[in-house]
Amino acid sequence: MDNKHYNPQAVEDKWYQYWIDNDLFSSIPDEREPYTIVIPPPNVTGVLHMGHMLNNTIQDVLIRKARMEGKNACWVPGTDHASIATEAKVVAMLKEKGINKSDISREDFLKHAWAWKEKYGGIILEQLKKLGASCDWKRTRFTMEEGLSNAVIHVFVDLYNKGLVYRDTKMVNWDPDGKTTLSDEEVIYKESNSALYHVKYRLDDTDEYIVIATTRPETILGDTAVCVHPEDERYKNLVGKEIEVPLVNRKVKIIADEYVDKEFGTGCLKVTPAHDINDYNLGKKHNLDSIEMLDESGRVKFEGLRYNGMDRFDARKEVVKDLKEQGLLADVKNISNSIGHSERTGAVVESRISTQWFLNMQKFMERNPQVLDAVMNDEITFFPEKFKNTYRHWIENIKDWNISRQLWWGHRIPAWYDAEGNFAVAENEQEAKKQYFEKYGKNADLTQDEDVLDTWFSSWLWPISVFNGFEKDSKDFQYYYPTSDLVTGPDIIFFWVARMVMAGYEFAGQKPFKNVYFTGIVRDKQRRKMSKSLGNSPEPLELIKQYGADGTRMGILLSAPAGNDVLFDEALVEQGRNFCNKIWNAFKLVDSWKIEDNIPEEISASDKTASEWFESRYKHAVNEVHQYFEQYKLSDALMTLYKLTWDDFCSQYLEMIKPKFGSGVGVQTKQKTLELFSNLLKLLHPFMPFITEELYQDLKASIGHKDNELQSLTIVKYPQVFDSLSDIDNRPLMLISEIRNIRNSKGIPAKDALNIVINSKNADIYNKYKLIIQKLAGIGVMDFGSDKPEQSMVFLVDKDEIAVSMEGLIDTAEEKENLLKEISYLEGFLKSVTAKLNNERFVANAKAEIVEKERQKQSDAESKLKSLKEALVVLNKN
RNA sequence: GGGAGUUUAGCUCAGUUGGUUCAGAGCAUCUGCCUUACAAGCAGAGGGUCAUAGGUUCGAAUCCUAUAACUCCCA
Repeated sequence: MDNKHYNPQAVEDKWYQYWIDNDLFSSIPDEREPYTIVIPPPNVTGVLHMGHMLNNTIQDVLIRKARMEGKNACWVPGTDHASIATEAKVVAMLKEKGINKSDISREDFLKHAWAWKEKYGGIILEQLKKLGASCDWKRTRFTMEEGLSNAVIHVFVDLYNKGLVYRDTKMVNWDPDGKTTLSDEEVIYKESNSALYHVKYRLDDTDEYIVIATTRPETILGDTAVCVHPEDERYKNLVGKEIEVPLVNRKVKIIADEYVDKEFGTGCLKVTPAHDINDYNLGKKHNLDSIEMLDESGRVKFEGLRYNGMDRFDARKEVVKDLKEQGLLADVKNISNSIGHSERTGAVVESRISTQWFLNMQKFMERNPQVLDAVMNDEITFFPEKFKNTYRHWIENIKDWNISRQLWWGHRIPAWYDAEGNFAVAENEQEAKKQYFEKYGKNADLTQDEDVLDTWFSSWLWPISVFNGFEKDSKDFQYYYPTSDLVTGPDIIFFWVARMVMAGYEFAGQKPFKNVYFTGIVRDKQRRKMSKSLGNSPEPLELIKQYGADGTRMGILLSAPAGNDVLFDEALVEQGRNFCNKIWNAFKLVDSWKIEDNIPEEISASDKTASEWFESRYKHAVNEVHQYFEQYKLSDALMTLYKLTWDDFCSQYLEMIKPKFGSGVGVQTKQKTLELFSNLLKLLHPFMPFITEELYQDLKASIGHKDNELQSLTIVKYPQVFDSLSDIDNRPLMLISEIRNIRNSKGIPAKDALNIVINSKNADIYNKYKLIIQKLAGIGVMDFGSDKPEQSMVFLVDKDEIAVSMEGLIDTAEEKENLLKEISYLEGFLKSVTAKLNNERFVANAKAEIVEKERQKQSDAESKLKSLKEALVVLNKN
C-alpha cells in the first residue's frame, strides 16, 4: 500500500456519512443569526456538469464558513420540474416503449412523468453529496410538490385579481419542436449565414415585375401585402397598385410604410402578418389580412399546394426551386442575420399568433419600484457590479411575460372555461364555478385550461416558497427570509434573478437576498463553452474519483476568479490534488515527531522564534482571507491559504523546527505545531472539507484546548480577523534565501557548511534566528563585525552587509562584474531619485509623506552604494 | 444596429483613492538536487515598452481622447 500519497477515496464517503449521521447540516430557527442560501434548483432531468460543480462548490464554501462562524447556516436544496425538458424526456421514453403522447390521456401521461421523476429526479442531488455539499437535506424541495404548487396557483390567482395577469391573443414565440409558446427570454438569438432571396412579383395585369427580398421564401404563401418606403423614388408611383404573389397567385396591395429600410435588399418588403412580428405590426396598422400557413409543428398548412404538410425548411427549398423554374428568382445573396432558437429544444423559433396568458410587467414594476431601486442602490448587492447595468437595461425595457405553455408537465393554469370561452380564474374548480356564476349569472359546464405555467413562474417564488412563505405564520419564513447569498450564473439574470426580486417585493414585501454572486460560465482552455455535443466537458464524478473531491473543488475554484469566465483546466485539479497530498504529508511528518524531555534551551528558544514568525504570517493571511471573502474573491482567498500552508508552514516553519534525524522535539514545540496545524485546517475546511476533517479528527485529541469537545471540524470556530497586525523583521529569511541562491549558482551542496560575517546595527535579529539560519542555509560559523574574511562574497540584506567566506570557490572576476553591475544600477536609481528631489515642482506638489519616502530611498541607496564599493575594494585585494 | 466589458510574463489572472524598493501571483519553462514527510517533492533562476497613438500631470499600468482586437448582453 502506498503510504506516500494521500488517498481521498478512503476518507471522503466516511466523513460525509459521519456529518449526515450527526445531523451537522440541518438547521432549525433559533436565537442565532441566520445565514441562508437557497440552491438554484437544478432540473430534475439534470446530471451534474461542470457549471453545477462550480456553482455548488462556491455555495458550499460560503455556507461552511458561515456555519463555522457560529451562524445558523441553512442551505436549502431542491430541484426544478423543468416543464419542457422533462416533458421531452418523458415523451421520448414513452416513444421507446411504443407509446405516443397523443394516444394517452393527460392523467396517464402525468403518471408516467411522475414515475420518471421518482426514478431519475434525485440523481443530481446524490451527486452533489459526492462533492461535499453541506445542504440541509431534510429541507429538500421540488417545485411541483404540493406546497410549492399551491403557492404557484395562489400567486396566479392573486395576480389575476390584481389585474396583472391577463389573457390575450397576440404574436408570440413558438417552439415547433416543443409545440409550445416561449417567453422572450427563452429565445436565444444566434448569428447565422443565410440566403437573401430576391423574388419577382408581377404587377397586376402587366408584364412588369418588382423584386422583393426575403430570407424566408416559404412564407410567400402567407403574403398579404408588399411594402415599400413612402419616400422611395423607385416605387413611389406603385403604391396602392395591386401585385400578384407568386405560387399562390394572390392579388395583394402595395402599401407604403416608413418601417421599410430603403437600403436593405431591394427596398421592397413582402408582408406576412401571421408569421413575423414586424409584419404583424404592419398588418395591424394597415388592416391587412392574416393568413396562417404553418402549423404548430412548423409544417406548411396550405390545402391544394404540393408543399402542404412539408416541413418549413424543406418547403423553403422547394419554393425556391419552383420560383427558379418559373423564372421568378432574380437573385440570391449571402447575408448574416440573427435567428431565434428555443432555449430548451434548440428549434428555430416561429412567430405565431395565439391566445396566451401574460403578466403585465410594466404595471408590475410600477407597483414595485424597489425591484430596480434595490439593485441600483446596492441594497441587493451584485458581484461583480457590472451586472447592475444589464439588470437595469432589462427592467427598463421590459415586455410582458408570456407565462403559459402548451404542455402537460407543470402547474396547470387555474382558469375554467365554458363552451363559449367565457372563463373564471380561481384556486380550484369549486371556487371557479362560484366566480363564474357571479360573473355571468348562470351555471355551465366548465373545463380547466389545458396549458401549464412557465417553469420560471414557479422558480421565481423559490426563496419564499421553500420556507412556506405563502402559508400563515411560517416560522421558517420569518426566520430565514430574506436569504443571505444567491450564487448563480449571469445567463439566468432575467429568467430567474430579476423575477425573484419581483416576487420578493410583491409577495413578501422585501428583497429575497442580500448578495448575488454571479459565477462565470465554464469553458474549456480554448474558451469554448462546455457542452455535451462538443464533448469537451470532463465528467465531474470522474474527476472526483481521480483527484478527490477536495482536489476537484480546489481546481475549479482556482480557475474561477470572481466575475470571469472559468477556463477550466484539469491541471488545476491536479494542483488541488497535489495540495491535499502536501497537507497530508505535513501531518504525517508532525505526527511522527517523538516528544523528547531534555531539549536544549537554545533549541526551544529557536522553535519559539519559528512559531512567532509563522504566526505573524498566519495573522496577515487570516485578515487577507476575510477581506477576500467580503469581495467574494474565493479563488484569491484560497490562493492565500495555499501559499500560507505550502510556503510558510511547510517550506519554512516545519523546516525551521524539524529535528535532526533520530531526535525528537520538545513538548511545547509539538503542541504549538499541532495548534498551528489545526488552525490551517480550520481555515481550509470550507474549501476542502474532507481532508481537513480527516486530519482534524486525528489531531484534535492531542491539542488539548477547548475545540476538543467538538465532534467535527464543520462546527469549530473559524479563525476571526485580528485587530492588530505586527510586521515581522524578515531579514533573516532574506539572508537564508540569498545564501541558497549562492549555493545554487556556485553548485555548493547543502551539506558543505559556509561561514558568514554580518555587519549590521541589528545583530540581535540575526542572533535570534541563528539556529534557523544555520539549519536552513547550511551556515557553520556566524560572526559579526565589519572585517570581511579574505576571498569572501558580499551581498546586502536591506542595508546589512553579509560576507560569505568562499575560499577556493570564488571567481574574482565574475564577482567584480556582478558588483559593478549592481553599483551601476544603484547609481542610476540614485540619480533618478535625486533628480526628482531636485525638482522644485515635485517637492512643492507631492504629499509630504511621498517626498519623505523619496528622501529615504535616496539615503538608502547611498548607504548601499557605500557598502558595495567597499566590497569591491575587498575583492580587489584578493 | 444599441449597450456593457476586456486588452498586464508562454497560460490564467491580481494591481484599491495616479507616487519607480509594485510591475506582482499561481501554473508552465529552465537549472541543480531521489537532502529519511511529500519527485503529486526540494532549492533556485529567467521571462512583461502594462493593446496602439496622443493628452493631462512634477509623476500614468492607474485619469482623459481616439484607434484596433476580443467577449458578453439586448433588438
